[in-house]
Amino acid sequence: MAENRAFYITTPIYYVNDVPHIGHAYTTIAADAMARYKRMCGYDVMFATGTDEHGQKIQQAASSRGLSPQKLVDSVVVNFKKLWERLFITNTDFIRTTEERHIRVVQWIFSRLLEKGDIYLGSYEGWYCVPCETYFTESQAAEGMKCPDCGRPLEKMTEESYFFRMSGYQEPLLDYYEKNPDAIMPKTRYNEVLSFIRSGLRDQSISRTTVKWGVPVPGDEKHVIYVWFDALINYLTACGFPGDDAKVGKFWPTVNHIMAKDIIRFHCIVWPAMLLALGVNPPKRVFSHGWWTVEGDKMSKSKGNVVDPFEMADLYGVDAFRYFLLREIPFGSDGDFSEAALVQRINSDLANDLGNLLNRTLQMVKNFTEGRIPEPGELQDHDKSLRDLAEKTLEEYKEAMDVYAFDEALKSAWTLIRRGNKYIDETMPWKLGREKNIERLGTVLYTLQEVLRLSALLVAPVMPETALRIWGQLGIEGDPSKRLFDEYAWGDRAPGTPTGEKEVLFPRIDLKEWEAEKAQRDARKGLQPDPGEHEEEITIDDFRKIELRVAKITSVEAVPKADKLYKIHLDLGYERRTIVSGIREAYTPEDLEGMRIIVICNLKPATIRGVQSKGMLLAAETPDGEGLALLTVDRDIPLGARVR
RNA sequence: GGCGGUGUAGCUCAGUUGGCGAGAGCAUGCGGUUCAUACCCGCAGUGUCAGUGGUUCGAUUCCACUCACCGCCA
Repeated sequence: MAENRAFYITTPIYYVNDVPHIGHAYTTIAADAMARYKRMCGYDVMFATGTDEHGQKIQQAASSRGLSPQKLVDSVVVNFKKLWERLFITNTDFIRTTEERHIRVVQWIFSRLLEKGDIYLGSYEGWYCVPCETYFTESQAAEGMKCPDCGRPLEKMTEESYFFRMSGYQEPLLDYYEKNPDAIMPKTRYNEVLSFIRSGLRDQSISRTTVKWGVPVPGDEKHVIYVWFDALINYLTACGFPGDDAKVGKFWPTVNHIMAKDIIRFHCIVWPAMLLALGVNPPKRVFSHGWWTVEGDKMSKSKGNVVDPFEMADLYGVDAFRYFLLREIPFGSDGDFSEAALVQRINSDLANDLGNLLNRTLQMVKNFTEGRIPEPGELQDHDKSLRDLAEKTLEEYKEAMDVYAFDEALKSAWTLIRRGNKYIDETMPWKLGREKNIERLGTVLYTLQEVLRLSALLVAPVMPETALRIWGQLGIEGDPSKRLFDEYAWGDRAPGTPTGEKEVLFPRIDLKEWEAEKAQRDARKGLQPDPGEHEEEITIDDFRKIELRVAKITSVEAVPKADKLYKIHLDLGYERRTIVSGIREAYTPEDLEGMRIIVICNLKPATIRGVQSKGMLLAAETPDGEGLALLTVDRDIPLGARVR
């Protein structure tokens, strides 16, 4: 049986009610790296991405800006297209759900399933928030059946709706997944999906009468097809379904859907059930990757910590950004995006290891062999072991890439690159050059050149521009991204060819300068610079040792001969005591008297200016010491109440 | 509550079907080298392999329980 050398990969179509952020970039970069890898393995690759442009949120966003929905989506979609261009994304299609070709397919499928009885008209009953125009489930609702968004009471509503008979596909789906345990990756997501299916599937409401912006139900135009039903179908639309049987036959059986873990249910249950209903085979593979936090925090618009991929590309370069995302964490796990970690990777992996290997090799070719690829002599053990490692690396790399283990693939490439650096130290070509040991020198430099030639290929799916630059500097014609891994054979490089122009691949980033530059950038964004002074982590038990209580200031007097100090008398309810505190510049005695503050009661007493201070009050202070504010309690509570 | 997962060096993590003195990268310390982007190479480390009990000649790896954290349950 001839192997199907086709490969179809998709990203979700992104909802345009959002500017593109690192999450979109991650999914698309991963899909792109895979698409490029498969091309280099000889596959005919179809790679589709696009935008999801229907639905209520778009309708609302448009009306709030006084635009038609179409105008709005036309303007927003540009952001995505530009980003993909910027990030070297090689998608072969970009599909928009508002396109005629898509609407036609959605309606065709709807009619088809309606005829077949897999779609029926029923009524949807649920808890509805009228102002938000949204249904919520009982578990989503806030306490007292209130809207989780706006807090207003939900109403039980009944609405006519078309339903997809998903309940009928519970067994077929289970059967499919049991026979294809690799259809959902990683494994943990597979487990979740199966347990969900086993718990029972309900029919899905797939139309709305309250929404206008969407694909009309054919023959019943007061209904609009629910945005998810519409959106999922894009994968078939892009594949030429129905009608283009050749394309569907070639590509559909190979489809790989890539997405973040929050939408697996649609991709692993609703979508495959729709396909089964249509008589089309479910996706060959759904791979759900994790989420990125940013500097340890969940990314959110309100926190203002959303990472802008354009900015990262401008600051650090597209290839470095792509490399970081795919190298830093296993595809499928969550990870943390921090610029410091990115800089670390750039300096150690890209500049020191890869860039420097290329640089020192080319410099020696220039110094010792007149800038031409030398003739290799007989291989010695060192050379052979490096050649063997190169061949092994290619195999390991492919095994990892085949299962989306981008991080593993890159790790194995770097094992080779590091070994290359070590090889230089072992063979000491500069010494060979001085000794005029031309044959040995030729072998060594040729071997290094071969390692770099292969490294460029390995790196090409993830860092296409870098791969091209490496080849250019080595003096090799063409683009590694357009080559096949199978074509690579050790020793194929013709001796005598001149190397290209030498330039630093990845400049090292000076950490001091970078920190200063980052602080400035953060300041411009309205974020304050990190104040520093961070203490080492403590346990809750450490904290419990600190006895904090509420106290009332009964009277205040200045400490003689001390400009900053007050002697403060406190009432803790169960005890009265005196403390000395340096807050005189910020508060008058009148401000303080009667105030309820927070005091550390079990601090070892100290004598300050002859006054014994039993405890310490708590105040917030700016780094420069200019601003000061006392901690207090926001409502009445008995004196002596413990703070924890 | 039900199901699933994770807990290994300062940090991020690898550890096939149980077995030679438990690993990698980064960070740290010391030494070497100079072709190179103050780079590279070598050496040194530290780990109660979450805890308890069990199976076994022997468990980080299998089983049970406990603790902590995480995910899914329209």
